[in-house]
Amino acid sequence: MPVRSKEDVVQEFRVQSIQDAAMRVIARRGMSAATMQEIAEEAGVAKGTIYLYFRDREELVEKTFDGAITELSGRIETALSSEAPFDQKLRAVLSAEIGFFREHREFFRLYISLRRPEGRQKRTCEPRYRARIERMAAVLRQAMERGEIRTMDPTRLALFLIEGSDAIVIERVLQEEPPPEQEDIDLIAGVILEGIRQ
Amino acid sequence: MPVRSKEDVVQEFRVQSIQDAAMRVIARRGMSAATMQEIAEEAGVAKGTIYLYFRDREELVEKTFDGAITELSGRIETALSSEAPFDQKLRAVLSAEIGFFREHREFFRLYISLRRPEGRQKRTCEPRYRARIERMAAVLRQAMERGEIRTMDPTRLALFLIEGSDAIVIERVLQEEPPPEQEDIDLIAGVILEGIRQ
Amino acid sequence: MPVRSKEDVVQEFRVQSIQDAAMRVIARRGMSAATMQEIAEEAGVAKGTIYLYFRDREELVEKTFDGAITELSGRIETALSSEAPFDQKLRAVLSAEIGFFREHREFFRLYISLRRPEGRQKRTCEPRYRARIERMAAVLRQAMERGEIRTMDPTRLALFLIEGSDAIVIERVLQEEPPPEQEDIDLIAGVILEGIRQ
Amino acid sequence: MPVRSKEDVVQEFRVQSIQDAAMRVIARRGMSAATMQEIAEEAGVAKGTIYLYFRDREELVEKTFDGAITELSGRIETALSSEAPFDQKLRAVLSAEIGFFREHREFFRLYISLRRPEGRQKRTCEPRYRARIERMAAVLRQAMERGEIRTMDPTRLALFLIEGSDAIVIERVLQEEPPPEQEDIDLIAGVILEGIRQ
DNA sequence: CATGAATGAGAATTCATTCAT
DNA sequence: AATGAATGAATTCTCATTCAT
Repeated sequence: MPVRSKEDVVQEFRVQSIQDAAMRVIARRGMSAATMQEIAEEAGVAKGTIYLYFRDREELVEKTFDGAITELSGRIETALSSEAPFDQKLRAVLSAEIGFFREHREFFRLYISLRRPEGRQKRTCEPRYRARIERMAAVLRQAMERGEIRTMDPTRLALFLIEGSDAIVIERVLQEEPPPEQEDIDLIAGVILEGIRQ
Repeated sequence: MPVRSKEDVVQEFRVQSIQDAAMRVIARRGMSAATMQEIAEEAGVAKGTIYLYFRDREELVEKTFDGAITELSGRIETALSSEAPFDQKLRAVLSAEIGFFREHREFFRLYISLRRPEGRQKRTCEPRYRARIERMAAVLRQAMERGEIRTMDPTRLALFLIEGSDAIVIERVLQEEPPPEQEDIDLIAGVILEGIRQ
Repeated sequence: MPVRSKEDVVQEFRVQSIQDAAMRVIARRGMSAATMQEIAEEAGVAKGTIYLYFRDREELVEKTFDGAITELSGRIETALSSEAPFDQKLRAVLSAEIGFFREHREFFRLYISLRRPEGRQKRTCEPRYRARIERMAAVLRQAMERGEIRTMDPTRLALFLIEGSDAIVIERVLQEEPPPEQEDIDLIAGVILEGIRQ
Repeated sequence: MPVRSKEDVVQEFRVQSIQDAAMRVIARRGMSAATMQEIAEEAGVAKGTIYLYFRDREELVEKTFDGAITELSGRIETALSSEAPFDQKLRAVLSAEIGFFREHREFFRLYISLRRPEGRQKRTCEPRYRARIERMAAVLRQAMERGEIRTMDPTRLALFLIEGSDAIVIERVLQEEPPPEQEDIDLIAGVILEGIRQ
């Protein structure tokens, strides 16, 4: 039975609400225009309070990103964990991604910002991005070995697939009324699996 | 016939060298860490001089981006202008893109930064990005009408195709020794045209 | 007979332990880098608790200083209270100072810091310092009147004597292995009483 | 012939006036309460301007101190350079010190502040202080070797002499109408050379 | 009484922009 | 036209002080 004192709960709540605020502000303003002041206001706390929970701006951004991408990774992992054939896995992953970004609309901008480091940020969040690519590459390699798909450079293919589908997922975030999720999933899966040639 | 005085030539030269400098500095430092001071030094002019040719930092960045993407668009347009079948056009476009980024390695970072506005930038450079998507969508639509490829949402497909292939092109920029261009072109064209199913 | 309730005792204990903590922290960090947080931790109480016993940081520092210098004054007073001739009194005072700083190594830094007010401190602790000078001046004046020493400005002489000997006392605090106390006492007393001329 | 462009002169003038301002503000407020804002105002420049000439606050303070103590050292060196007997040298040094602090009344506080590091300051200015002690110790050692003064620990004696006389010099700075300089010089020299015993 | 999380005024520093030369 | 020193608004971060629990 986990022992969580009231303090821990409050602590966790604060951390979470500050990270949520950071996510929204970064989404609004972009990475480098997101000021601690605005994040504090968004979180409904004073500037100084943030520094009780995060060493500095860098740590806040990093942890905010990390928290979100960890959740995304978790969902993708779940989608990949079955023993289903590749095409079903692909659809499951696409569905997980669309679902995640639907629930975390703000994240997409943070995600874009942090793929490559910018300005003040010293530590890049690229490793997490890289890991995502490599995870997909591993899945593709397995499918190749099983003869489910053609043999080609799996990392290149993973890059193409992830970025291509991310673009559509992000586009959905920006659209007022995106088409049904299944439609986009089918489009991507169809293109990848069968190509577009008539 | 337009008369270009010596002043115009000098003007144009200055504008170009400042933009080139901006591109290199942004590539080095990232969008928000690129300072006017460093851009001026890179261009070999004084900080104040930049303001004779550009209203402010924002305009400089925007025009720098515009100049580069105009060239990229031009190359893509050339690749698309033939009456060749779709698969040849696709390969030509991919080749144009790879060539462009090979020659303008610095641009990729500016390109990434500006797809969505960031930080101080108020005006987005998205329209140019959007236009690129729409141009590709138009090509795809035409191919669909001609029965060369299956019918589906051309904008979605364009997004997927451009972002997916951009990711590979950018990866090439980051690699010390990227594989032969033809290899990546074949991979992308193969996936898109035929799919990956065995 | 004054009645000291349990509350008074607790009160006094708290005040004393906070002051002791303040002294140690100031000694470690220096006057302006000594934070209330660190003093509280050193004292083993919460930050807020300090404010139950001291109006603000200023009062804490002042009273801390006052407590210590009161003890120093007491020892010096004891050394001066005899009817011994001046040279014996001088040696007794020097011995008292050296002993005090040996036992309160931390104090020297507070002492140095507060001779003249610094930073946030508005009220100077100079009066206590001044009083010490004047006390020595009175002793010197008496010795002059008794014909034990030459007649000269007693305050100037007191300044010279106290600061000169403080410097040596403080140097002792900083040294890993200071020479025997008697050696330094003899040096100072010898110089003052007989001069250094061969 | 020294080549000093107009720029160099302006540069030097700015540096000097900012250092002078820093000296005055530190004298007024104390080391750690002296803000860059107030120093800038005192110097009649904008906050940012200081950073054109000094990397950061620390460098400003350090250089300000260094400039002043270099001048003090220079005067003392001149006073010590003659081949005069020790008592004349002693008087010359005392005279140099009194003169220096008369002309740089503000400096005394900076001097006091920096003998031992405080708060933000990382690099101590103690070496310069130490050097001054050692210089005096060397003079005293020479006088001992020549048989002009009694043999004793020269560093201890230097400490006692310098701090004792500094105290009087600083007292003079604080006094509205200090006594004639010769009087204080005679007092110190008399005490040191002959002692105070009747 | 004691606590320590929260506050926010204030400090250092950066950098786009201006303007006298 | 070109310069670059000067500016000061804006930003991050610190820490004395308060106050609800």
